[in-house]
Amino acid sequence: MKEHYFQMVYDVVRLIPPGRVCTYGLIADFLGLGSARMVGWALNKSFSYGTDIPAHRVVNRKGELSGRNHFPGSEMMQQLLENEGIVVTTDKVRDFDKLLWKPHESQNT
DNA sequence: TAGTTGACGACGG
DNA sequence: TCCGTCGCCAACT
Repeated sequence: MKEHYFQMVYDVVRLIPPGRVCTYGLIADFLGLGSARMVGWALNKSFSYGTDIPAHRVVNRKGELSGRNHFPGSEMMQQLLENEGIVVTTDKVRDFDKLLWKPHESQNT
């Protein structure tokens, strides 16, 4: 059953616990996509598949909310993150290094 | 069918 | 250390 390539991305994104964030490259590497752009591109269509996907928890490698431009509201992404306890400053996640969640953690115990 | 796009990442200057 | 360029790889037009 070859679900859409994005489905794999969405599945990983849904695994991201509240209050934590993940990066495109990390997900891409975890899925073996090899291209972080694929992840971002997949999330772009995530809205078409449903808002069930916490795409706001996915940021770029620098911890910047690079995808907020594609959200219904420019502040929507930040609001969602702050709602989960994540501090966002200048469109960037504070303590990003500490809030960074890795897909393989979901497999680890 | 072929070309361009795209929410990024890594490397070079 | 910061800015710019090239590469990924599948979907959309």
